[in-house]
Amino acid sequence: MLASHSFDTRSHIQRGGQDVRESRTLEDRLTHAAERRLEPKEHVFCEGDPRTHVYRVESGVIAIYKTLFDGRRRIIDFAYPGDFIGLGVLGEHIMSAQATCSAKVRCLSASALETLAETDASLALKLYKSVCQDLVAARSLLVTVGQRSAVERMAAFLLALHRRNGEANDVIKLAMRRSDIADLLGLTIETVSRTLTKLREMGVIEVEQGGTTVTLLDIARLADLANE
Amino acid sequence: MLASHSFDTRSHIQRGGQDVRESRTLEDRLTHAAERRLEPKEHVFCEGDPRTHVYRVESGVIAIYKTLFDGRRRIIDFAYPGDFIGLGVLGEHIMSAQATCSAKVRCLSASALETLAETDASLALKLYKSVCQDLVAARSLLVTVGQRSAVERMAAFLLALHRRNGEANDVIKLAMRRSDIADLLGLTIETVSRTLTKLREMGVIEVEQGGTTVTLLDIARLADLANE
DNA sequence: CGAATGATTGACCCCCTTCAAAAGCGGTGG
DNA sequence: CCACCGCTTTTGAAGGGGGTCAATCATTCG
Repeated sequence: MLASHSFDTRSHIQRGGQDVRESRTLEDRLTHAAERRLEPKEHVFCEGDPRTHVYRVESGVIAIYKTLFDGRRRIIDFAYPGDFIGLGVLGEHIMSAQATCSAKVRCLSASALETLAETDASLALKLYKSVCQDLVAARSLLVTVGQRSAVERMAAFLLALHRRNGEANDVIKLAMRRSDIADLLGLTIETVSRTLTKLREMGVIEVEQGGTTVTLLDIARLADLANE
Repeated sequence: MLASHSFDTRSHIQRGGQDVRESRTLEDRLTHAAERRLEPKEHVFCEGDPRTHVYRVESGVIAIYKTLFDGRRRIIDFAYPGDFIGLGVLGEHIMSAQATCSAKVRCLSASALETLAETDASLALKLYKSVCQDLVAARSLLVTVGQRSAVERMAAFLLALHRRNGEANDVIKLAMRRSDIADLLGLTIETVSRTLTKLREMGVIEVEQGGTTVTLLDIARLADLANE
């Protein structure tokens, strides 16, 4: 996964005593929380918006990004079902969140969650660990886009998606456009396209269905190309 | 700042009741913690090492980095005095930490800290917020190194250092080598050097003392060049 | 002083960007 | 049904920014 790690609410519930009551509260909030449907390119929130809510992705993919002054868009992360977005310490969002395809999120009051965390060490630790996962993802992406070639970046990206899929399925459904991948990897649309073509010609992947589905044919070779 | 945000231990102590006792415990641990001196290029810990300790930087600069298979080094962050390093959820360090210059750190048992956090919501929240700051820094660096030119990266880097200095002082002491800056920004030593020269020729900065001290002459212009 | 390490500068080249055009793909309406 | 349109992807050609290699200079230290 490239994005926020989900809270493991189930294992929490399995424990005893006070713990259960508090995690139920979180779980209740989630199941009763308002669900919001998003069209492709619709925003969950924008940078500068007051950080009133935290969201859990239910379906689809949400791109977390920042806009530069010259209009370029820098995608920081993709959030997948189960991931939380909008966590932070500031009163305003410093990133925008936008659906790359049809998606659903559940909305949770940020202040309520944080008030709860002030007395519930267990919840606070969950928040801590969730953000730690985000940090790992962000740093891992930093490694990927730092000083690496287009092939290395693309290979690393595909492998990250594969790992996210549980590594069971070698068929990857890209729920995003080339421009989203380009803005994540710090490349242009054209280079993304060319690199996919190159990987295809090398026999490492197969691209189908109008470029939205990628099949990994040689994962070992891909890992080698990713150089990590 | 580019690195881990320090815990605000003082404001913690000012509060009442149980809170104080627990924060004293943290503060006590810090003041009584073993101090370790580091030579330039000496490691605090390496990727793969068991994560036995968390460290607070007392003086100097610590580079947090990851090594790629081909030997290239990707610096993820610089940690400055007051910053904590080694926080995380895994049993092993996934990054290395290396002094860029003479430095001092205080060592704190990771397990003790985390045991404390399990019952102390206030401490857990501090951990959460500290990592949130790290996340902001990592994402901000991602924005910087994503698809931006050498001048933009260098300008953004200098401005980040300036912000860290409290913006009062326009003279920046680079406590690191060109190679460290290069590995942070995803550039080569030569490009870092050339870019500094270019900025100097543009009259935006002045470089002194064998390239270790940089004076910002035109911050507005620099911010313009950073494009953020 | 000489050796070692780091910084600067130059020349050349390659990979990626930029600009441009064509081709798929999907939807809508005559 | 197919023509038409918008959006996305693919592919091509040309140019530039930064990497690579290499030489020179600066600083520190034995």
